[in-house]
Amino acid sequence: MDAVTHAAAPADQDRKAPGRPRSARADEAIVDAVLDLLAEGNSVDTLSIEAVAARAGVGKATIYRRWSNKEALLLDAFVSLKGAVPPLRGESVREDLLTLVSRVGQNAGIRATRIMSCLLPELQRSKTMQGCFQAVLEPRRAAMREVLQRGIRTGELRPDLDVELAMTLLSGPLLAHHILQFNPRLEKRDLPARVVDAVLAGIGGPALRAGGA
Amino acid sequence: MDAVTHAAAPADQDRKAPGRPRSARADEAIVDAVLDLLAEGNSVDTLSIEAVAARAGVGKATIYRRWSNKEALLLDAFVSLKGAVPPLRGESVREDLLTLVSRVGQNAGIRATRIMSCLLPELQRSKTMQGCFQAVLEPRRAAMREVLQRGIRTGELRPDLDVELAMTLLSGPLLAHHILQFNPRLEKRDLPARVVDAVLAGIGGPALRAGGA
Amino acid sequence: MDAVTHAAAPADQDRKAPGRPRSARADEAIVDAVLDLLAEGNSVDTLSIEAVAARAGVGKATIYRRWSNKEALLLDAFVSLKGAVPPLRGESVREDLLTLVSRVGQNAGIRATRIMSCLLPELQRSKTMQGCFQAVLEPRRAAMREVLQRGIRTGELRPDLDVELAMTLLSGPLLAHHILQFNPRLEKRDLPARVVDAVLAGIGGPALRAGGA
Amino acid sequence: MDAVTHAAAPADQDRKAPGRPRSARADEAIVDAVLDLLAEGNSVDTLSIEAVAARAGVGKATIYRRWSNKEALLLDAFVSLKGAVPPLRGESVREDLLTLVSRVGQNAGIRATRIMSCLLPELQRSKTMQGCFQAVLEPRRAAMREVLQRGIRTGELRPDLDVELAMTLLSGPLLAHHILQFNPRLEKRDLPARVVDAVLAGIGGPALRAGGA
DNA sequence: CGTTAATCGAGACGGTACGTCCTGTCTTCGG
DNA sequence: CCGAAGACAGGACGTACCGTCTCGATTAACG
Repeated sequence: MDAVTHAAAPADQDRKAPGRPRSARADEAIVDAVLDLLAEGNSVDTLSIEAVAARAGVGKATIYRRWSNKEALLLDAFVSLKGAVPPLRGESVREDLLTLVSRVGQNAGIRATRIMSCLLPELQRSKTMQGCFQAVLEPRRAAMREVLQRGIRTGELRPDLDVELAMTLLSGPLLAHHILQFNPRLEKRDLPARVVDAVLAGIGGPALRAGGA
Repeated sequence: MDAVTHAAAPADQDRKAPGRPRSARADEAIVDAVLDLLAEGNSVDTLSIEAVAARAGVGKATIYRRWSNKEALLLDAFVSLKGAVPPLRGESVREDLLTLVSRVGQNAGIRATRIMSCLLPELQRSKTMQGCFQAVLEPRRAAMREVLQRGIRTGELRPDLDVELAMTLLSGPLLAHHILQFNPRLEKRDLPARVVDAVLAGIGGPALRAGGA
Repeated sequence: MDAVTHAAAPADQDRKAPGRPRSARADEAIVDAVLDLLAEGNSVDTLSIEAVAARAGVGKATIYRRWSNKEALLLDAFVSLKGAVPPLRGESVREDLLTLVSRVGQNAGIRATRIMSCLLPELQRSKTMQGCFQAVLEPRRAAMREVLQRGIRTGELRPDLDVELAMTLLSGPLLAHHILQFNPRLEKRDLPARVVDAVLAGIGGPALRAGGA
Repeated sequence: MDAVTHAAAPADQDRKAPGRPRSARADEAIVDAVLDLLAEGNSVDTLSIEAVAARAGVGKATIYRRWSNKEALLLDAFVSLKGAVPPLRGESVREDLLTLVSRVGQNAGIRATRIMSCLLPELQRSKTMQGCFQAVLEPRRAAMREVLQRGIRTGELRPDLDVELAMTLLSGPLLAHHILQFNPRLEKRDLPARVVDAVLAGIGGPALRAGGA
């Protein structure tokens, strides 16, 4: 899983690599050090590889042997925070969407948010970074897609629904809120539920609804 | 206006400062150099002050005399891209929302998007950065707030509408799309219009609508 | 003089270089730091540029701005130790030779010897290093050459003397002694005088001398 | 012989060591690799143990199992170049001295010279290095000492000769020439013979010789 | 019209971090 | 137990920027 972003995966085959195997403890210690340093308020360019190495009790070369640059390391640190897709009850579409959407932007608390926002500039430029990012998001997007399609079948959602658009409508506001801190006036209480309900019901009033959309 | 973020405003009073006045050409050249370098694919930490100085044909001290650090400079560059709030026809709420929302994430094309995403990491930590960011957004948020309240009065929008939530619902998906490149499968054609219409109408189907929300 | 080995001489012409001029204090501090560290027992590869920079209270870049590598720096440090050619009385050839030869290998004490021996490996490979080395030695070789030629004229030396060979005969043994520590059994008292006298008189005995050479 | 400098001689006793015996091929390959790399223009600190290991087709540990550091390895490489003391005819002192002295500084050609000059900096500081160096030189110094003493007895040399000084007078100039490249103007043809003859006869002229020395 | 003073370009300064390379040790495997 | 292979902690390399500083040269307004 992580190996995708590793500089050189140690063992793609069953073939045992010669020489001393890489230390699993070092892997952990490095990623932990990154997360600690970020949690302590470092930004992506305040965070130095040398500080990571020192904190992890590891030589710099041990880091560079695994990741080719700082971004790859941060990405893996980000990936390590992504928990599993939460299990869905499968009864109410609204309930399942809420389950999925409640985790947006707060999967592992502030850490994931911070690391994610650190990586955003890279997303604009690096195709590989985008690929990794999508690989992380895809499982939970697939889950949401399935819920939405189920909703169309059960009549809980409009039959002409654009599924991909709906996913963006549901996740986008919460991402903007958490990562971009888009609107400081927005009441934070029950935000996921309020977003889901509003997107389901629409914000249009009687005058508009009469005419349809 | 810019002077807020300047290291030392040259003339707070009417009193004319003695000595040679600062060159306006340098100001321009520096900001232009920043924008050029970002447009050429630099990220926020690939972009070095020395490169900016070289590109602008300016000494480093001339930059530091105006901005105290790289972030302040980037922020001003960002601010310089923000155009005026677009004029609204004031007839249809849907039309005005579309006018406002069409510019989200693409105000001055790719440049604003790139610079904005570069600044996001700082937004997580710096209060002053957040303040500046909000100062830039506030005018167009005020405009949108006004449109939404008008919509409530005219019956085009629900009378119980949470205005701040609605703003996030309208802008968030487009921000997520442009800045986070959230969903690559999403059809890009007419996206602002489709977002506005879907948010207005809601995605809930007959089964759900019967029950209300 | 030093400028020969400098990476980029700051002012070859009368034209004043633009920008802040290089600090003469840094020049001194760096060379002094090198000499101190060598005197404290460092060898050429124990001596790190970083240690030199730290000792001199100077950034590494300030060193690399002046010298392109460690050897060039060591060479300049060596050059800085070479004092002036000692003044000669001009009466007795033996006396003048002794004056010249007494300084061989101990010009500025142990420091010059140590630095010189550090540079020897480079002498084997670098033509520029050889050039600099010769440039340092040449003045005192010229002086010795003159003394030897005067000796031939006055009859103090053999009329058929090979001057260059004689210089090597006089200096070589002392160099070998000081730099190569060639013969630990050799009595060190009055060594320069004993060398000069033995070279003047020859070591051949009556049996050999009869036959000439 | 070499074992003196080895990190751990595998079998000082008659006791046969258990396990796989060390490979003699590895010993050779390592020393050869050192000599090759030096011959290719490496200096003592350009030459890395890793390069030696790669060239020799050997693991680094195999080197460190035999030599404790780079200097010990270089010293052994140097020792391996030292041929036997050449046989002496024993008739003419001049002839025997010439035989001994002709090899000075050119025993195995350029390689010994280069390695020797690489080791000189270490000679200044390491007592063990000095010991090893002397151990290599001693046999040929003993031979020369014997020749000189024979010369005193036969009257070919002065009866009051300082033997140790004479050895330095004979070897020093050639060492200085070969290792220090002391005097580029010196005619190289027949240099050993010219040195021996000049040292035997002395460079003093009639005026000086009259007074004696 | 010369003085004054802050500006300009240029670039050196003390530092920090980069990413690479090497040292000497270690840990795995196969012979 | 030796062998190669190669990972390990550590540390120096030479480069690139940081933000500050010092130059000589402009460029106004003030006196």
